[in-house]
Amino acid sequence: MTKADIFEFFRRLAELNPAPETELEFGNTYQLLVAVVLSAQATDVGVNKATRALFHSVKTPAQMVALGEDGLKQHIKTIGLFNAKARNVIALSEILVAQYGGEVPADRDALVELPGVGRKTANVVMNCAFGAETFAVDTHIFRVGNRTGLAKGKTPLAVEKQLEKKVPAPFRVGAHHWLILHGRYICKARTPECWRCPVVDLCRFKDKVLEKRGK
DNA sequence: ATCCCGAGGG
DNA sequence: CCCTCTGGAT
Repeated sequence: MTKADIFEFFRRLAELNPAPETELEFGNTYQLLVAVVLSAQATDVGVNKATRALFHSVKTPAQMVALGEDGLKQHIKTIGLFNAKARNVIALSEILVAQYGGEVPADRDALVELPGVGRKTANVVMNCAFGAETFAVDTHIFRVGNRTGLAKGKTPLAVEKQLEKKVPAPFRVGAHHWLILHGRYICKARTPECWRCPVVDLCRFKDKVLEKRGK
């Protein structure tokens, strides 16, 4: 995509959704962090279903530690990978209590040190909680970036670096959400709905995708 | 490279 | 059935 196409790409997505937010439900930054950890390889809908009751009683890392690993498992049993996630959430909560006064650090390097938190999760928290210009390259953004030609790369990190270079300044904070929503609802993995895509004319894989659907 | 692991959709 | 869903740790 040309520089002008990229600007137009985000201009349109921004116009359709002026104030994009994560679809994960949370009441504070700590709950956001937990929700994002739970969302790995899971849908937001599924995570929200589990956290609704959990976050009613657990609002701080100290309360999570008090709940305990087995107690947490009862809440998140319906989410994939729940054993590893329960262990990580308890462990990271213990660290927040012991080392950060129960607060979530506004620092990516510190976040990545927490168990269960990788670069992608840290980037989501930095963006959603602290308004940082970070790009959390998940399955959606990786696919949309490569498919459209906006940000091509063989690894999520490579795509992230491309986005940092190519996303125009006015869209850097919102780009993460716009790309996620676009990937989730229109540029879907299996059946991209190009016929109702607002940026189809800017996409280099349009013909390929439409042809594939015809088969 | 492989394992963790459940719900919903096509 | 098989694929996908805002991955991370080993």
